[in-house]
Amino acid sequence: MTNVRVRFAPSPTGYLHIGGVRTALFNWLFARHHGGTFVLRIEDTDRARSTDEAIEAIVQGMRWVGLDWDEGPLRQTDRLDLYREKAKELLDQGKAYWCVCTPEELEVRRKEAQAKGESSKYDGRCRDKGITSPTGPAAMRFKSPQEGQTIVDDLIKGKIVFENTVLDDLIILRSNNYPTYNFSVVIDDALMNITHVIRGDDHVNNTPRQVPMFEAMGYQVPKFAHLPMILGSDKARLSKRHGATSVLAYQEMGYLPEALVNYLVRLGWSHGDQEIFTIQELIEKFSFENVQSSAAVFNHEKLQWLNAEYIKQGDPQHIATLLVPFLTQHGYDPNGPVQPQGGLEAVVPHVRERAKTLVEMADWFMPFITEPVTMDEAAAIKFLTPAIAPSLKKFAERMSVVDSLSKETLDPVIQSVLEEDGLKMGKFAQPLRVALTGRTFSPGIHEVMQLLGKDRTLHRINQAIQRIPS
RNA sequence: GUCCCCAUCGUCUAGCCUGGCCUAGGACGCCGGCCUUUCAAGCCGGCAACACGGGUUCAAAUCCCGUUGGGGACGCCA
Repeated sequence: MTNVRVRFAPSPTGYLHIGGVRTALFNWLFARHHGGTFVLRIEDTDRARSTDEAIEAIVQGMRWVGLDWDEGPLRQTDRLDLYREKAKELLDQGKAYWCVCTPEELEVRRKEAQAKGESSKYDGRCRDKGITSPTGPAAMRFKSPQEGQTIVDDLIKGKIVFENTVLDDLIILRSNNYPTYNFSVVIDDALMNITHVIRGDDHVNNTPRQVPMFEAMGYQVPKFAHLPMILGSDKARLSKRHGATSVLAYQEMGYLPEALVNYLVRLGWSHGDQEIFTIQELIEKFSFENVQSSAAVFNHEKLQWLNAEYIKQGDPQHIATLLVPFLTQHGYDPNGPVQPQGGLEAVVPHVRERAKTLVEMADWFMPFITEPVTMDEAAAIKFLTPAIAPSLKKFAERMSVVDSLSKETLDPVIQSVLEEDGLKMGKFAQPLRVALTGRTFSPGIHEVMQLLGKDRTLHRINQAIQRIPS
């Protein structure tokens, strides 16, 4: 396939949601796979609901997940003259007409038709009025074919046949002189030479309305691929009540963009039994042949599992960088004096398999990035007892003279204390852990001491001993 | 209501086009065990699905028809 050109065309009426990202992702993958062009187009012809903030949120979301575009962002409101000109051409050619029915009248007729169980489509009463220059408010409608069939050969769903009798004379120009979606989308897809329209399932019914417009204006009709919907756990279309649907919310919840992308691509696409893909693999393997035609339920547990996998396998330095914003929320100062030995990336390998998100990981970092340690009182009462105090003290004294905190040098010290005091590792490790981290759970005790460094280790043990009632 | 789409474990899916290799495979989650200085991770094992009814065929998860169920669209929104 040569000169593949695709586009992602969101309307800026809110944040970029999960479904939108998946649509963008499939477009992007298809473009990259074929060495084609990916266009970002902002469909903002509804000036009442479109906002600049939403455009910014879309751009930010796209950047976060790493979907870069080759052209755009193009705004339809920058091209209004073009749509008006094309509408005029259709009018002049007798392929469109002025309609003076008011929105209120149309609303009433729709309701009546529905009540009678009839189709609620426009009855075409202005079609043959031949209005050339309306004096009051008027909208322009496209004359849809009323005979025959419109056949869409969808790349995912196969052949879909629509009887043209169900087609409506769509409004293409509103009475405020702004084009409607179904018109501007056709003009843009045609003039931007879009070869493949890849969009959500919810647009299948728009396709037979758009195809005749391409034909009426003599444009080549692009190929279509309609992606299955993403559903919530109750099988209803994914929406806010199912939890977070904004991409940026996933960033805040501590997900890695590559994990989200991997999860989203597997929602409707597969390559045998493989679950984890690099971006390069996705670009190589992506094809509509393997796209599911049925809807998929969004599953947070699996996303979380994938995120954990990416955290476990990722480059520690990369993860440490992504983690910084989460740590600063807890008072961490990247340039401050309280740092783990070896830097943040030294901690990552020891906490990564304990955290499913960066939010969780930040919590595991707490003992290493705060001073003094935050003590869990219940843990202190249970483990920092008068009985264990002498052993902790003995351990502190002996480890204060070792010259490294490696497992090899620390082990004999611990063993000597255990043997002399008749303790098992389990009885000694927990009090030590609580003394060092303020918690009953942490990475391995050796690692904790290494990350803390000798001075902080000794200080914390001594602080713990001091708070033990004698 | 009208039109369109869809239908394999709870969920994501492989298999379906090109019927036999399917006593239906993998993954998430769940349950049990192992490992163990905590918490995890890891390893091993288990539970769990072809929506239903008719055809076609020697043979159907796979092909055809119907039923049921689910989803989407019916705006001077996109």
